[in-house]
Amino acid sequence: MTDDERKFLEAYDASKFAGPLATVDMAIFCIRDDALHVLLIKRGNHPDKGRWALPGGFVDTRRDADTHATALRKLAEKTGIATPYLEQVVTVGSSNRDPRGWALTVLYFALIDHAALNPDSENVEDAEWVDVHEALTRDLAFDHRDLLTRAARRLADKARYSALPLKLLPAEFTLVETQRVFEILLGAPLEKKSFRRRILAADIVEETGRTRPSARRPAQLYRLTRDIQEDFAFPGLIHTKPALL
Amino acid sequence: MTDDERKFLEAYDASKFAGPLATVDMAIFCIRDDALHVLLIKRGNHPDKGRWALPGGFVDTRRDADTHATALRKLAEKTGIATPYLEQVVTVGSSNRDPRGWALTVLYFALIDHAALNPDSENVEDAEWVDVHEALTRDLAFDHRDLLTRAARRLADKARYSALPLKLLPAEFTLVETQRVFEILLGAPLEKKSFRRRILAADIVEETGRTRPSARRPAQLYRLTRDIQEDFAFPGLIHTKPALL
DNA sequence: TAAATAGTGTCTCTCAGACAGTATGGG
DNA sequence: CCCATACTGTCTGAGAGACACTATTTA
Repeated sequence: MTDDERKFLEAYDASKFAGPLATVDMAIFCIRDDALHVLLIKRGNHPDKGRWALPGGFVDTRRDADTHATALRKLAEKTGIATPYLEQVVTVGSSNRDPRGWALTVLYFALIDHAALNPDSENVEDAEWVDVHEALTRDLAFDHRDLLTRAARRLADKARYSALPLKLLPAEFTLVETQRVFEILLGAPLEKKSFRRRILAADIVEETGRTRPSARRPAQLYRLTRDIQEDFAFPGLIHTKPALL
Repeated sequence: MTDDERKFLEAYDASKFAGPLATVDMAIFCIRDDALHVLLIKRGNHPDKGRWALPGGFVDTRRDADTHATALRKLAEKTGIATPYLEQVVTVGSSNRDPRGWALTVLYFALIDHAALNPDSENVEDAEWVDVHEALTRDLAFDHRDLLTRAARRLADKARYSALPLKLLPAEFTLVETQRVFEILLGAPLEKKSFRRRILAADIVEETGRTRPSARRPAQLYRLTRDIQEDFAFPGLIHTKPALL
């Protein structure tokens, strides 16, 4: 850094510029009662007080090293879960989406295993797990209906060409359960043989050799062969029409 | 809106909260000399004065209705092009990417037809079209090397499963040119017959019945059957392994 | 009619879809 | 031994890859 640049930075006062409000919002998804659910929070403050909203809040430039940290902080506050799958969906910033002023929000979605939740957190009055289809019929705060639509569509798209939905399952899962998660996200039944052929060929799951107690023939339990992180490159688990070569 | 809420908003002063700096950066791509190029700007101001950077700037909450408008404004300033293909890539915000403070940038990429550029704009000293591979070897300002990597990867990914690269071509184009664009983006040769079968089956291009003058057999010219916008759902133009069903 | 590029015919092999069939547990 | 659910065998049809072949232009 040159002296010239050092002088410039000393004289620079970022607070002189009226930038937008910066927030992070989250669509936290889990599978529950054979359907995709999302966590909604009842707003306790103005604006839109009393309406249901996606969890979120302002970026805290003192506490959060980056937006990912903001998202993890919010997620831990609401669910107690520290290491979910977290993926940035989109950023929406405009002058009219928040009455407080020009507001910019970075939207994330998180995938969690419903069983990993603390059961105590179920009976909180201002938080509710809601079926995504029902949530989209509610009069959500701000533009959260749009945000939820985008997050849900992203997840459904990824079910088409990646193995990401595995992150909605517990550490050990059966292939029948896995297929069901994909069917829920895709909204269509899948062919059992094809599904199994592909997920096994993809080499992303392995048998544990264990089963869960069952009244019928118990299904083999599987686990991931490696962890799934954002930008992982698993082959998809459903057949998509080949691309335009 | 309730009286209660109105009172809250009147008392609200957004400038009291020290939010992050909010900027928009752009990777503007075109095909040139048989390679993917990106527009770089030499920074005239601190910080990182004199280093090459992606075009971009602060969100102007008075002029820009939303971040898309900021991106279009920047694009028009640098290229004079008003209606490119524009797509949001990612948002990066952290405390250490800009010495002026906690800075959040929304990254877009734009695809333009090189021939649509005003030739005058070629000889500007502080702007340069650079081969993307070369650009990534330069010591770019801030974290723009990371940003450019992400934008270029997104474009390459989309070449795999969408018809988006057609937006790098002029209004009329040949199938051989189209195939070449895909090959540049994918970094691998494609099978001519398969490519043609797929692009024609996709029903996204149609013959114009015209040709360009040529020293050899002239190629048929095609045009898009409909415009490509963000979130369009064209089938891809290359063969991808089917997803995990 | 030669050269060069545009564009096609057609074989093969892979694999998704379909679905009937077998396996394995508890009652 | 019956039932329900887990899991497999196998046929078929679609279509991607490969590549040799034909077509069309100028010189």
